[in-house]
Amino acid sequence: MTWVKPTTLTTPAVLSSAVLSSATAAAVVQALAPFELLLTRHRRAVLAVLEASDRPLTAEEVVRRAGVPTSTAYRNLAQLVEAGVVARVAGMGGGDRHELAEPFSKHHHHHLVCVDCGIVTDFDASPQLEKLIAREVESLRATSGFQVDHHVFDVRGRCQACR
Amino acid sequence: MTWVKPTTLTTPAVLSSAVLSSATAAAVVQALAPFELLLTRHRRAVLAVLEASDRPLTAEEVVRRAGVPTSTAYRNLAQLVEAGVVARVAGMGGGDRHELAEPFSKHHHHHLVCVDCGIVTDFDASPQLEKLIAREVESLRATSGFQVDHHVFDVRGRCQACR
DNA sequence: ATCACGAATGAGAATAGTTCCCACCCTGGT
DNA sequence: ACCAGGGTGGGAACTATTCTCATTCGTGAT
Repeated sequence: MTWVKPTTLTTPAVLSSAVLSSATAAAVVQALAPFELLLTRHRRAVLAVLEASDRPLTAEEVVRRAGVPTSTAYRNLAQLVEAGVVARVAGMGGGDRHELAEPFSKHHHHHLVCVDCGIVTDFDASPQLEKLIAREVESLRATSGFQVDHHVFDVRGRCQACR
Repeated sequence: MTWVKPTTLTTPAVLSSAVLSSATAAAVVQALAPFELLLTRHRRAVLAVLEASDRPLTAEEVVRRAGVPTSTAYRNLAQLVEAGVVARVAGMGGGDRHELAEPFSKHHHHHLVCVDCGIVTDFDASPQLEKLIAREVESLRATSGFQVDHHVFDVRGRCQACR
C-alpha cells in the first residue's frame, strides 16, 4: 500500500477556535497593507486569540492558544507590533506580553501587574487622570526632544491568588 | 622559590570608582538586616554605580561599571530587589534595568523609554498628576483585591539620537 | 588574635525566551 | 501550467538570566 500525503491544511489541525471579528479583520488588512503584509491564517489566528483574551498574553500562550508554530508566532507577533496592530506590554519575567493595539482593541485601558506570577489584568483609569496624563505627555513632547509614541500607566503589586 | 598567594582583595582590582554615600549606606544596612544580607564590597559597588548613574542600568552595564563578576552582579541585584533597595525597570529589549528604589534615591520620578535603543531617562511629572495618581492607586487598592506595591508611569517613544 | 560558621563569591553549566536560517509551500497574476 | 514573492516551520544560534558548588570572606564569640 502506498503512502498517501495527508490532506493539506485547508482545515488546519489544531488552530484556535477563536475567530477574528470581521470588523477588526478589515481594519487590520488596511493597517498591514503599507508593510506588504498579508492577513494570513496564522496571523488571523494570533490576532483572534489576542482579541478573545481579557488580558495580554505571552508569546508562549499565543503559541499554545493559536496552535501556531513557535517561530511563526514570534515572527508574526514582531511584524504585527512593527505594523502597530499589536502592542507589547513589558512584563517582569516569563516574557513580554501582547495585546491588540489600542485602535484595534475595545478601548483604552491600563494594567495591573502581579509581581509574583506576572499575570497582567486590565483596568480603566478615571477620565480626569487620562486628561491630565494627556496634557503631561503633550508638554513632554514640546520640551524634550522626545518623539512620544504612547504612555504606560501600570500598577504593580500582588494579585489575590498570590497573597 | 615558593609561590606566594597574591595580596587578597582588600584593595580590589578594578572595582568601581564610584563610592556609595555614607547616608545611603547606613539606610541600606538597615534595610538589608531583616533579610540577613550584609553590605559587602560587591553590593556596595553595585549600589554605588546605581547611585552615581542618572538613569537605570542594565545588569550588563552594572557588571562593567562596578567591575563585579556577572553571576555575583545578578545574584546581588536580585537580592537587593528582593530587599526593596533596588527597583527593576522593565525595558523592551536588552534586558531589564535597575535603579535605587525610591526611599534610597534622590526623589520620585518617571521614565522616558526609547523604543529603539532601549535607553531610559528620568523625568518628573507635575505635582497635580502625582496627586491624582496617588488617589487613583488608593481607590484601586480599595476596590480590587490587589495589594498595590507601586505604580509606573512611563512614556515611550524615540529619543533624539534614534530619530 | 583566633575560631567557627553562615553568608558571599565566581567560573562555568544549564535554562528560558527569542531570533535567525533556509529549504519548502502557497497564492495570485500571466 | 509557470513564475514571483511573501509565508512557513524545524532546528540551530543567541542573549539574558539563573543555578551549582567548591572556595573564600566576614562577623561575633572566645
